[in-house]
Amino acid sequence: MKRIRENKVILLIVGPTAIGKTRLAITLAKKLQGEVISCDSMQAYKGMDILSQAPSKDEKKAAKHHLVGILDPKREYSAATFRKKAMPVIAAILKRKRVPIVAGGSGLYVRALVDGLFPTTAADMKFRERMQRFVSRNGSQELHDRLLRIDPGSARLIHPNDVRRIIRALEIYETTGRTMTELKTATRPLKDRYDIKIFGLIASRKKIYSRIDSRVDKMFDCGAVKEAGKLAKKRISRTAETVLGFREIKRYLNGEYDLEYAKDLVKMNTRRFAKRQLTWFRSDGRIKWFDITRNKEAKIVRRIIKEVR
RNA sequence: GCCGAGGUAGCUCAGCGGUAGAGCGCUGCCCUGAAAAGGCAGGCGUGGCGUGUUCGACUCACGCCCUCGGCA
Repeated sequence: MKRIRENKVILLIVGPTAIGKTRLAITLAKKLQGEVISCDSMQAYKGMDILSQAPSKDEKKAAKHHLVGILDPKREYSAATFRKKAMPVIAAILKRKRVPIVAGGSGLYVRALVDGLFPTTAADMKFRERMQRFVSRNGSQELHDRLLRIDPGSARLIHPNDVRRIIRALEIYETTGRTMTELKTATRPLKDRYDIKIFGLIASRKKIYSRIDSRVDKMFDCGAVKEAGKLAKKRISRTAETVLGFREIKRYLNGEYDLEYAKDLVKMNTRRFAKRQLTWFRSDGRIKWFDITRNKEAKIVRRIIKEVR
């Protein structure tokens, strides 16, 4: 059993933002003959390197990176798109007899990759807009009631105020003729094909927050304002515009508040993001955690390599 | 020093003679094609300090301390 999977190991590095996933992934890639696949909804975009904290030129030279800076900001990205792009990349890396190292903090993307997505259609913007209008006229409860009639299983899982998810569930039924509850049973996880090893980096909340604060300061020193200003002039996708820092800086450039305030807002929003990431990853029992303050990087690397071999 | 306003949850502030609320923050949680997004839940805090009035004071009175504005 173990022999068959010997060359089919996939390594994943997860954890909150600013914890050092990129760095660890690169070190592992060097030691294991691996290649890094970014599992990140924002690093995929071009022209957003500073805001998305994408790996630097040097880092990209140190190890081969995939799915970084590959998408025009005007295009939408999604967990499904990521999966579609990542699967062949993983297969190709394995074919080269190298180790795929998936690194990133987008929890849903990790799940989409590891546990799979049920087969369905892509987003239908017109339908979503129509539903949105319905909600502003009749309230979300009304729409939730509609879902309850169509797909009671999903309705029970989705809060009446969670408009996005109600709309998505209705959209799935509208475009496929089948309910989300039905489709979910057709999800095929990746672990059927590969040996998945997930490692998480963690630290005390205080430590994570102070790392975020200094990273945001650095971001601003490195030209985040200029980058955001450039993006603000173009029309960028709904996905890309949610990158942390973009909205806050745009409003600063708009004269709504000063630079210090903008910085504080970015810090606050990044801390909240990290908090949500922690909640997300915490519940995944498959993750093997390493506290970065209790373990030197070399030790973590050694332990991971031992796990993989 | 005088006059005025005020000191209530981390912050900004409501309110009331019967042992306190909101928004934001914060913490916890949920999450299947927008996910760096979206949603849900959680508020005992010496009510600046002291004395008094009262069955009972955060709420009234007096004194003190502190903050802000104006006058000197």
